[in-house]
Amino acid sequence: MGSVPTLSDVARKAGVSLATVDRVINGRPNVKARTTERVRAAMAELDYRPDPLAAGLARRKRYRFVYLLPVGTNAFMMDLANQIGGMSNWLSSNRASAETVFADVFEPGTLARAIDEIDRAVDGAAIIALDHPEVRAAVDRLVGDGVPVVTLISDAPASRRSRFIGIDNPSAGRSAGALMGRFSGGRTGSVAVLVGSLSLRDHVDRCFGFSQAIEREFPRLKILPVRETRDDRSLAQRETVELLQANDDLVGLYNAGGGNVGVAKAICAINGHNRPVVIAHELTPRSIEALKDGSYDAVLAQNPGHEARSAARILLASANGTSVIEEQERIRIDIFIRENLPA
Amino acid sequence: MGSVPTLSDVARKAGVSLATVDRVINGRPNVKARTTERVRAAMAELDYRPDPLAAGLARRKRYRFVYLLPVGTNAFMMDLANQIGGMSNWLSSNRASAETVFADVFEPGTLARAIDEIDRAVDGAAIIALDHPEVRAAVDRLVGDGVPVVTLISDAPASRRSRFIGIDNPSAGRSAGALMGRFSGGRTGSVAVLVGSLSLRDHVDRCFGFSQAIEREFPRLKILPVRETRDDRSLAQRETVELLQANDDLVGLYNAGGGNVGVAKAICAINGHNRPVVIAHELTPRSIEALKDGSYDAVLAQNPGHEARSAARILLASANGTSVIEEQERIRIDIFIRENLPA
DNA sequence: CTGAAAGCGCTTACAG
DNA sequence: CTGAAAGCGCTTACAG
Repeated sequence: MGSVPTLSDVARKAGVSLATVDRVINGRPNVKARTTERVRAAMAELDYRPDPLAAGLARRKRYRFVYLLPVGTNAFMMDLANQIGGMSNWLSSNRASAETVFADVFEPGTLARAIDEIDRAVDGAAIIALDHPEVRAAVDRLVGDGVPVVTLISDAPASRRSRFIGIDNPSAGRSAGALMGRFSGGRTGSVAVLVGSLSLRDHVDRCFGFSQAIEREFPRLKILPVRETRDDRSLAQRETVELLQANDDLVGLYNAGGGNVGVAKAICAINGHNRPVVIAHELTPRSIEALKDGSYDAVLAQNPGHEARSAARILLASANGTSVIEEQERIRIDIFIRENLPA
Repeated sequence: MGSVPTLSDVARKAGVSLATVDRVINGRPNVKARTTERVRAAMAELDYRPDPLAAGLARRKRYRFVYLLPVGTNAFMMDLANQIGGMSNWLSSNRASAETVFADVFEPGTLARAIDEIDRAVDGAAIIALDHPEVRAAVDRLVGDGVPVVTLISDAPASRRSRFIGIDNPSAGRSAGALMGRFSGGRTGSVAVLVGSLSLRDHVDRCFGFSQAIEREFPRLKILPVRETRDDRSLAQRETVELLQANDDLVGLYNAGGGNVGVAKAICAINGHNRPVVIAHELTPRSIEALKDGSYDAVLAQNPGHEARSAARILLASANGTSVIEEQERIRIDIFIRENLPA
């Protein structure tokens, strides 16, 4: 009738008990094939859909998830950690909770060890990974031990993680290249590229996309050899200053890594008229300020709140057998200029 | 110990029955002040948090929401309607459902009547509104009848709606202006602006922001008188063609309204080298194609899936007394160029 | 003003 | 291989 069919309706229609229907729905063993079929038929006929909220209540299980983040004071990662904290009410009203652990992500061995140390009793893990055999192996061990894993922001593509939650970095690099070309208004000269490390997949992918876009569409721009900053603000500042001094034809600077505090400081120090076009990554207090005061021209970003929540929704869905709205879990490459900064 | 306190724990600690605790939690009448206090104290001491899922189950109530959208074949609105459909599983697993009704939004009287016709038994309404006294009055009547209302995409600011879910249109216009200025690479000339209608707040707000940005930062660009397309593709095409013919110094075109099918067609028809910089709104099949083939340079967008879900979450929260993650409900102004188009 | 009891739609031992 | 019964954490009449 009007009202939604329940387990009891199915049981009655199939002429079996609640427990049996429960067994077939949840794929538990010990049901005769013919019985299974009768139940399936009844479910289909009634268009029965289990109520995940009631199931959660009855299961009296609470789900525990863990997020593995890099140590350090990186503004973006701190933002991410805050966003995870901000979900705690939502999680607990879904009988779940999240714990955050920190590890040195730059060193594969250390990261692998941190992954190995994750409590095998958790119901899911979101890991900021590294594309490295040791890390992949550690992820695979964790998955092998029955813990669903998603990678966050930085992927370990060949591993057994169920998903990667993050942006398409080559596309982000191409976007940076296209903006660089168009913002530099026809000028000819060189363009500098900074990364945290050339052994970080995401940074390298961004470089790759950037070069591709520049070479194909803006041959008037010449890309200088890439420099590494280790995402360190002082190092980033020093590199930027050197770059500015060594290249009087510098038209643009693309910071594909972290260290915006240092980069912005170096840019701010020079005369407004000679400033290169600067494009960087992630919305942080310093990069926002740089967009506002004109030292940065554009910032490419991924939304850490979205990523944190997406990981939680996906892990929760895999824990309690609910489903996910695919469209909602696609992480976009956000482009920010001064004018569309969030209020 | 470890486990989360429940209603029974509170009842036991306060020395009252479950029903009484329920009364104070949900603010129902008929509880002696002293009893209320005892219960409050017990809740505080145990750090009790009600379980909304269990409450939902016990309440045996299903929530009904209605979305009021404009009639017509507008690609963006169709996308929005699809996104609403795509939430049905999520809604039903939250004991809720959404129904979509269509009305002529361009005509205030008709829209007001459609609002008046909304079933007063629904638990919430999301309305694509219009900033007009008649519409405001109709929204206020609906709210007065006890139906929570959010406005979607287009606001009725002075009304009693609880929120507006959409973008900051003046900022979107400013963003368009900034991109227009930077993408036009120093050229001097005129810039055309198209809107659906000058009596639509969002379109006008975009124009306003656009003019502001151009006049302040790119005085080399002269803005032509705004033209109306009624968001109609043939009209939009005709206006674009005329604009191109009448202004041989045309540097850019900003379409702040709909009708991208017509605009893109007109742009495609002209020689690549003489093309103006074109910036438009919303990701639709045609605008995506135009970005890919180079006839459009940038598209500003709001994410209809995000907006549909945000409305649902907010209405659901107000219906069942749960809370919302504010950060998640902020609708961003997306900037798309060819390179960061979603896959 | 307060409480005992039934029930929401499931799952979980346990008995057979 | 199957079912009866208790229980998850709440709310809702109903009785007092």
